[in-house]
Amino acid sequence: MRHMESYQLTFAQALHTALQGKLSLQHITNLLETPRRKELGDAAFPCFTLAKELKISPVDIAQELAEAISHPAFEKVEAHGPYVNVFFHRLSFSAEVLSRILREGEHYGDHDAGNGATVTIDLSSPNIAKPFSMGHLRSTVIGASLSHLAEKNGYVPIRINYLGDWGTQFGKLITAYLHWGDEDRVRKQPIIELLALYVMFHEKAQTNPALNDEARLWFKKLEDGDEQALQLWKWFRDESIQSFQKTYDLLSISFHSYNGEAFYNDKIAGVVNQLRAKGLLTLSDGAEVVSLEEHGLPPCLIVKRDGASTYAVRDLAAAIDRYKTYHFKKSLYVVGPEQSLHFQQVMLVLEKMGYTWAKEMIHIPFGFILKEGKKMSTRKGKIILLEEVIAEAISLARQTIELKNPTLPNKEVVAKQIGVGSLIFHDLKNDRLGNVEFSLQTMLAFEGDTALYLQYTHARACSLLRKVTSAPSTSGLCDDHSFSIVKHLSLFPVIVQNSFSHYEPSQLAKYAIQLAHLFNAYYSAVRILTEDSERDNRLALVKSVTIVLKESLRLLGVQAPEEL
RNA sequence: GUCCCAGUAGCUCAGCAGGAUAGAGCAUACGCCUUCUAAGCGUACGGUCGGGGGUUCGAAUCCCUCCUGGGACGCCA
Repeated sequence: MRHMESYQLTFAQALHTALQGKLSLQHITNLLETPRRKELGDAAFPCFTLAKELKISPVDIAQELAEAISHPAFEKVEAHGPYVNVFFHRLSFSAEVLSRILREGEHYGDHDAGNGATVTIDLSSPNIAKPFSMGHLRSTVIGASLSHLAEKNGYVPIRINYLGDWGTQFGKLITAYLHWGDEDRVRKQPIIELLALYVMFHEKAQTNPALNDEARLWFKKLEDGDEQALQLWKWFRDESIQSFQKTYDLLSISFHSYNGEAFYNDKIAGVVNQLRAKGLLTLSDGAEVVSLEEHGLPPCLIVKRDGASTYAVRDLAAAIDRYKTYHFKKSLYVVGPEQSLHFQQVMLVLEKMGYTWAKEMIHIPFGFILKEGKKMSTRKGKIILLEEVIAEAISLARQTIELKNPTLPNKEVVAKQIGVGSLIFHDLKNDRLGNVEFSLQTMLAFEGDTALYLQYTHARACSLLRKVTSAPSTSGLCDDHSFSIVKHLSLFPVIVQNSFSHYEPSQLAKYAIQLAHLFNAYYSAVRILTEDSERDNRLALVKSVTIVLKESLRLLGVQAPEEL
């Protein structure tokens, strides 16, 4: 990992000179690492590769290099076995880092890699007439964080909520409603009632397969513009969107577009015609498909046997439309891993159609939320409602506030920030692809690696700053605790870049946890407000920590109250 | 059957473009508030890095193979 770049570079150059061109500067830079333990130094150069080339013991090489290097930026250069370790000049390094953070404020870590190019992000994308489940939370929260990170890296993010508002599921829902539905009950509790109908359909279809045919028929009618079908569809859709909006408000997430599958309905025929004109369609079992045999993949189903469209065509139409509308540089799809094959197929079909930008489409899958080790399934009604979990989280946060700080102003606002933040952070702190076992207990925990830990640390630091009026000073600090924090703060810009380039908000989450941990250790070891000559330098450190912590949380989609 | 993802401490997970003694949190035990928010800090306990091969100075990390869990594999999305 490349840390503390300017100092690393200085070190690399010094090595380059000392080695008299035996290794290129680039090669040296790539070899540099950070010692496992800080007592060993701030940067290290392992001599193994050099030893191999020169056929000299790496220990001897390290010894020789350490003696040859000396630079005002380094306090000490020493050989430690086969490594050359350097210690940065703490005072100047910390002065440099802290003054930069104070100068740049929330813009510290901004990066212009994107150069103003557009990135579309397909996120959340719940299915209409189904409740907003825990699974949708992952897409929403990961997508929102990637959107913030994209912006921080100089891109212009476009958040698209590709609503699942079309498809055979509506045939099923209409069928179920006409058989067993009750208008008043649906009006009273739309989401719950519609889900019940959906579940009932699947139960009854087990013993009565004719229902499936009926559902297909209703969807076909919907596509053909049947009035009754359309009316029901619109009703179901409106009710659902209203319900989703409440959740988005709680999560503070907004979208640039809600164009869902239905929006592309009238563009499907054009895509099918285009495929046909290019000779890409072949008939198979009465359905029309695009063969992907040359890629070793199963064919992509385009038109069903009954003439109805498939979700693949809708994704094709949507991708084409998005490119026309936004001219994206990248197009991200934050969608579950079960659709990996589907996206591979869609991208390859687009390429076969001649759209070179299909290469810029990136599927960003994530692990499942499991219940007792199994994927949760809507069809069996095994579902946990996000709204209930959020309400539970906020209520727990409220209780904790009453316990810890009953005189806090804005208790209700803060309870919301803590409760919602803890859910978001729980979802983002682990590797995207890892599965998450659903557990209210861990999800709503307020100890350890949680949003609250970060929020608490931030509030604590803010509290210190509130108590003084003098301006922070940045002539530097050199004790162990301070310097560990400074080094960590200096990594932030790199973390911002890596989190986005790997599409992995968890890297940032881990970074923030570590920062909070270092700060809390410092807090308990050093009396920050003691009035001595160093106080204003300590305050500069505290201020810098609040800036980076708050910005980290913002990029994750979590709020950082100044007091709690 | 084929393909994809995962397997690291009792539990949840970091680490994985190979590098120095494998790290956190939870749980357990014990310390630390007359002083800046104890929602915190510290110490202890805890490991055949799923098994087995291989590549090399060096493997949790790369390659092969097997085992286990999950997912996908045309008319759901």
